Amino acid sequence: MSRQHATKGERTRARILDAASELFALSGFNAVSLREIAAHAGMTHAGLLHHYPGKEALLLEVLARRDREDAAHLFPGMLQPGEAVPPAVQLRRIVDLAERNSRTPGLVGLYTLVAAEAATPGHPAHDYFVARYRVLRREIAALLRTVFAEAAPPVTADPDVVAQQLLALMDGLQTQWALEPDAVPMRRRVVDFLAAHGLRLDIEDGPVTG
Amino acid sequence: MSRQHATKGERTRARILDAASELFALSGFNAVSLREIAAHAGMTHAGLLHHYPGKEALLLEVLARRDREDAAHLFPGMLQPGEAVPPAVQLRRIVDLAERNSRTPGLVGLYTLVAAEAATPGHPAHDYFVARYRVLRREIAALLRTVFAEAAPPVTADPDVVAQQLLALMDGLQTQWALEPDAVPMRRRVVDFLAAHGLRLDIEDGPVTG
DNA sequence: GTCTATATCGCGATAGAC
DNA sequence: GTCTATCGCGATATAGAC
Repeated sequence: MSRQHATKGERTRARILDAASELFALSGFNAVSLREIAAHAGMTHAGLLHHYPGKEALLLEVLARRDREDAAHLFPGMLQPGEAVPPAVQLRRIVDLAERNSRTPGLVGLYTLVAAEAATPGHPAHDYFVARYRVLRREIAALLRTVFAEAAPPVTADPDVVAQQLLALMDGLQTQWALEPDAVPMRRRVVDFLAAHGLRLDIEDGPVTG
Repeated sequence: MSRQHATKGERTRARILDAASELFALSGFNAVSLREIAAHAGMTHAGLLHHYPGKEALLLEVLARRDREDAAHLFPGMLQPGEAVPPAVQLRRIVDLAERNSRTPGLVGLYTLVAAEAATPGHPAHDYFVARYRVLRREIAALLRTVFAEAAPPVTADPDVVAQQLLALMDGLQTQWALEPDAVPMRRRVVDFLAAHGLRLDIEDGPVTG
């Protein structure tokens, strides 16, 4: 039952995941075939499907890995409890995330795309996205609760409500931005939204004030 | 150059569109094949593709038709200039639209799904969605401008900004709602958003007040 | 047992005959 | 305007190699 090092299968899966991640980011989901990915990983498409049950499941793994990296960046407290990051800094990191996603063109919109696809209960990514939004809502709500309380004057809005709205706003803005980048100043709109709730988040690197 | 009645081709296209609309709404986009739709319309899938260049273009037509019906419902002033609808009523209709969409399960999320897919410039639905969001932003902004001015006290927020945020919020909420309906009181969150901008929209059928 | 390849299926899409 | 034939695709099942 115990294993001392990565098995050959784990190394193969990592190789597949690297190839898929690279090709998806380069050309998008639909434009890349399993046969291309398999070739990049040195096998046939059927061999690839032995490790991952399907193309969408493979995309799911690519997104999950990126999600893990984002989470480590956004909520370092979850992974490194010893090091305290001011909530105001975390909030700005979340706002910055919208633009960070925009810098990887091939992967832009893949999240909202697959999230929309995953609406049907049978979809391979369904459970993952349900859990993802639950975690994000909870984490952002907890963060907002602290920021609201620390603001001067304190913000009276419900952190849970604002967290859900903030998530929806960022997703929806990304959809419009992907269609017509010039028409959607994403970061600006998110800052405007927080400002409407009495929270002033300075545009540059200044502190968050009430 | 003139035509007195619907051609055979137009009748065939209408038949195809009816079949596609019914099957997409019933089972979603991916679960339905062109061969099924063609069979329902009394032809082979190649025959269907003579009238519509591809499956996504067919979906696009289905969505566009629904869009036209929604527009006639939301902005009747555009089609019937003689009849004046109070902006407050139009605003509530927009808020109601989020729930109206939720009552056709098969078509839920298809808009946000295809909108996300249409991000790439080459996508058959790209131009359509760019135009769609432009129109919606402009119409909702014009509507908000009036409602803001009529509210007591008048709302000072920028109608263009709030219109873009409102659209994004409704799209994003629909994504979360499709994944976990119980976790997302869509209408409530939209009302909360407008309330944050000083606009009180009564939950029931009362008037909009400032 | 762990892994990969061959064979087959229905799919969306295209080309060309009628 | 509709068909038949054909292509590469994602997906599945099954057999075979290490």
